[in-house]
Amino acid sequence: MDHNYLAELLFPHVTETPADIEAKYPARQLPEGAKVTRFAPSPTGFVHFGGLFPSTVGERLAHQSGGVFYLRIEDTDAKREVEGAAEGLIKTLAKYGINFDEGAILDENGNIADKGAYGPYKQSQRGQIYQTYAKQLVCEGKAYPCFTTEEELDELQAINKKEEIKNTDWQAEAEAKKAAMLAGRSFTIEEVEEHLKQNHPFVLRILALGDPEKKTKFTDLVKGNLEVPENDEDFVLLKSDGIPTYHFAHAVDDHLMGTTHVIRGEEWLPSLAKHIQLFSYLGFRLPKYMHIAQIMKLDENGNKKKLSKRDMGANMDDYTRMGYCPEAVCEYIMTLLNSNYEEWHMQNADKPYTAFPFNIKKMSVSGCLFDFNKLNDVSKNIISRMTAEEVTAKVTEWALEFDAEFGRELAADKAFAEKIFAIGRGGKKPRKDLATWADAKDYMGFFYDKFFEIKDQYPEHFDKADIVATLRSFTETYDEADDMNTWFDKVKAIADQLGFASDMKAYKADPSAFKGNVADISMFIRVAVTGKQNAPDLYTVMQIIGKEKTIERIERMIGSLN
RNA sequence: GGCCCGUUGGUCAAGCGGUUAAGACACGGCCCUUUCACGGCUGUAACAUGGGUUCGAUUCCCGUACGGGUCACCA
Repeated sequence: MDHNYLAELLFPHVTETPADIEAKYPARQLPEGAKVTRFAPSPTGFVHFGGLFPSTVGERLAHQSGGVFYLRIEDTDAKREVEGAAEGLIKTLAKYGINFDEGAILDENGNIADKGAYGPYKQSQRGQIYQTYAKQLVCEGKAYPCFTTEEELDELQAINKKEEIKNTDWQAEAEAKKAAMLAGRSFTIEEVEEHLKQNHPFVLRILALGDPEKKTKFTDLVKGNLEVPENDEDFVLLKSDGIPTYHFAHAVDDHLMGTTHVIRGEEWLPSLAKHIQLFSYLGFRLPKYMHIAQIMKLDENGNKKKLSKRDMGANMDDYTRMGYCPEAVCEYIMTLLNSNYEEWHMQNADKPYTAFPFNIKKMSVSGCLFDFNKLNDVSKNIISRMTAEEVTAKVTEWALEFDAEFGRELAADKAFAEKIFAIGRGGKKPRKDLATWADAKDYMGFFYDKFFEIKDQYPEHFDKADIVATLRSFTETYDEADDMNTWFDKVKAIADQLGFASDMKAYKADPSAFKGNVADISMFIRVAVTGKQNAPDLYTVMQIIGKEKTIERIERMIGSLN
């Protein structure tokens, strides 16, 4: 078989050689140790948590080493492509601090444009390049056309690959399929010419002569030493539309674009054999690989499962909707990514996570469960360190989008909201009430009449008469000008009057001597003013709400109790 | 089913042949405290399993179990 002749038949329009292309993609001039990484999503939907995860690694590694982080759009599957997905991807990623130095970017009109000398960065625009290398492989007898159609192969293997594969028939079917796949290996030039003459579509397959019994040692930067069997699968390089598969595009692009570290999920591990073979066929130097562990969730049987698109917490837009700030998500990701992050963070509380020396060696090898408790904790800490102005602005912004009624109230009087959010904020031990912006309404909504409700939530064992008496006395003596101690002394006085202990020690010494204690008296008032048994410091709350409204609320409560 | 990867408390995880097996989150208790939140102290709780190797295995090797991934003209 004359491979050169075959190559001409298959790719008559390809006139360049790989060498011509290589000339256009010179080696990058970067300092020693600089890493070139990339995020290479296919534009099929929203950004997935499982996508943000590796892209964070890529971003950190590149920017920490003075390297380049670029975005390549892997739009090789027209069937699955979603309109506008790439644009959305870029915007969402930017929110989470994932910014690209190079690659597909958004121009001032919001369209995808190329930036950098190693483009085009959309694979759909790189057809000629792939075909040039494909032609080369055919010339070298390392790839061949296959005229067996997808439908024919599907028929041979009736069982859908998505379904569970258990029965033995599967093996027989798989073998039949393999034979059909390999049919093209033995085609003569005449047969190929005949198919071509009849305009039969073909895919280009790699000629894989590996022996899977033979394993080669491979070192993954995350997984460590692995055993990779040789590849014997004649996988597809170019689909019938001339567009490459992931495998081929990966080899060609990452080689030309000078990627030093390929970061991807561990679901790619089984394909590694293909890539090693392909890089070798192409004469490319293998990049370093990092196969990172997957984020899992617990299914209904208590088993771990890969976090899938449908799950809560998969879509990054979910976090926006739930009111998580991107910083919290980023930090949470860091805690999952690098086990020593938390330790570092405790000692460097004032520094952003980007200052953390990210270390590949500290990456987890096994998959981990998504933990909202942990995320909330991280988030509470971050929010507790923000200023009242910042919190007000962010809560308002969030609410305007997802809880318009609440948002309008907040926006109507910014200074008022800031006073509220300033409670317990700024000191060494700030309050940590908020994990999400959505928590704000529950925490401080009662400040607004719109979200405040007079509700008798008093524990039943208290005498209503005592409650009413407390509220009456309070309204009679309340003076907004009092300082906190004077204010509390008055509350204590009410306690004494009604037979409640004003001194907690006395109460603890002999609870039976009192109807209750000053904490209960405070609670009587608190429920009237805030509608809740638990609220931030009552004195401060009253100062913010103002005397008029405070008294009005208490009087309404008295009315409702009678 | 073949192949690949993994397995330390409920969760995330330190650990790299000899440790009272860290820490964080969650949970319980106590303290502080007029409630809540914060903070401090404290408690419950773990090396999947069977064989080796070794004076000694959570750490190294092999098997088993369990879990995950993958087996497309999807990435």
